[in-house]
Amino acid sequence: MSQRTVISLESIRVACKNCTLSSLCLPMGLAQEDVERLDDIVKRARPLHRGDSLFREGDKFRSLYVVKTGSVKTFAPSQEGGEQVLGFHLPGEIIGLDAIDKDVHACSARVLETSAICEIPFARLEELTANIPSLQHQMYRLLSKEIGQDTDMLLLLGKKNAEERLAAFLLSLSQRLHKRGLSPSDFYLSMSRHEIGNYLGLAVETVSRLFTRFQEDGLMQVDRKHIQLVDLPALEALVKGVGQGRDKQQQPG
Amino acid sequence: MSQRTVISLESIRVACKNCTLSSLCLPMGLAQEDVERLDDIVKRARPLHRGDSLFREGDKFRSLYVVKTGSVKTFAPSQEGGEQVLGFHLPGEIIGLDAIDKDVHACSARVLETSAICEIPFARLEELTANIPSLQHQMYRLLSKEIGQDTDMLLLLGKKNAEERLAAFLLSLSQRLHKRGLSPSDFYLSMSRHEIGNYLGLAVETVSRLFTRFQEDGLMQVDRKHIQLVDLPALEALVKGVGQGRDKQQQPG
DNA sequence: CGCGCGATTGAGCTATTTCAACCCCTGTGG
DNA sequence: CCACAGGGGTTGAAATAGCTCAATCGCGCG
Repeated sequence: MSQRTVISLESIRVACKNCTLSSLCLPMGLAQEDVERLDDIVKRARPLHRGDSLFREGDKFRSLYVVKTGSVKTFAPSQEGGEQVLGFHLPGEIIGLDAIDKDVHACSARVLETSAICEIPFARLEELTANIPSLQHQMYRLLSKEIGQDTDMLLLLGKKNAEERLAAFLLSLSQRLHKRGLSPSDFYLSMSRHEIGNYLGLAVETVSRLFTRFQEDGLMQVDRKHIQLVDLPALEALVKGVGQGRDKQQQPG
Repeated sequence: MSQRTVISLESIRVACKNCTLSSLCLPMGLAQEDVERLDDIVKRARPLHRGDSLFREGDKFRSLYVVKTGSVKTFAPSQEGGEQVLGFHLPGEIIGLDAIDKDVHACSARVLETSAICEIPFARLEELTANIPSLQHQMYRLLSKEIGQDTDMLLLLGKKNAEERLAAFLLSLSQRLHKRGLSPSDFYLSMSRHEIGNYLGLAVETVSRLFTRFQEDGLMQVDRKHIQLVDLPALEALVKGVGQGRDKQQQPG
């Protein structure tokens, strides 16, 4: 038993090395030596289970987290017990960047399924980046990328209808899984319809109806949490706004 | 004439120094010497006019921009000539952080009224931050803050109704202007109703009707672009969701 | 002084929400 | 091994917030 545990931890450790690499050092530029320095500060992860918290709103900010396997949702309280789901985080993705500013977490992170998560103490990472210019650059890129993604989401919530939102959501999952070497067209949702709706600014019922409709239209197969995207191109067409968006505004000047 | 020009530029230069200071070095931590080094790389600004572009979508990323006076909107094309307004940027605010990742601007920035804008070549800033840990930290905070703001916006678009959105928008302007020493309750809008609606994910007509209603309800005075917020507390109550939001979801675990 | 665009206002229209009932897994305990 | 409870999911019907269309207004500018 303890033997098994050790092996298991080590395998996580190794995998963790990989995920740190791909998240933080995407386009290379790091010397082997630096990669190891970076890796040294990454804490090995225990497996976490559905419902476990990475951190809660109000917690002091100490670390960034990288999803190795599994998935995590982040959410912030809105009013009166309600919550806004801010994101779903898949393997290779990083969590906690929004807390650097105030040094306090403004949202909570909860594990959606059994997951392995790496922890990166931010203070140590910061020291490291001060000494490795290319790593500093990666950090800037990482933060900037997060802004870009939020921007995409703003566009989604501001301009797209229910159909387009769900299609965009499915495609986003598809692409992100694909990037990690998983099937882009056959996967299991780790989040509930309710959480999807919350994330997309839609009622649960709307999400449910759309799943049904998409299936009827031959775009996908749905069996509970099991999703198969049958017609990727059609979904893409949906998102691009073949059902055109509002606002044809053109600005002078 | 050339005499006047020199004076004018110099005054901008000085003001620019201030705005750089307050944006990048908010909670101090920079030695006087470092502040000067930072200031040395900031390019002095020519006054820009309504309709002028700071950059356009697709442009190579070179610099960040800080609004000294005036205002700027950023926007991205959505589909078919439509655009999504991503933000309005007031004095002291920084523009362009989202472009670091891809080294290309994903959105355009256009000046809404005669404005003075400082330019900070990012490459030079990056060098500087590598040598000044506290400045590096400020940069991280700056980027992180931007993420936090986007998150707030997601919450707004995902969970709030028209009334709450407009109230939140007005209060945001109010607070940001106040932070710069301007009146929090009496100001001029530099953007059109159309742009406000676009930004908030509402139709122009809805914005217009809400302005009228808010005025009828004694929350504010509206005269074209001239806004006077009469009852700040009431507006705050509106945003907080006295008109409660949807979604009472509580998660197990 | 007239043109034109931004803003306002009115009146239906519709996408989406809300409310409500029901179904179907899943897991639990007898 | 089966009955039952409970939560998530689906489906239908009614309600509605906000959009669209359309007309009018009025300021600002040439």
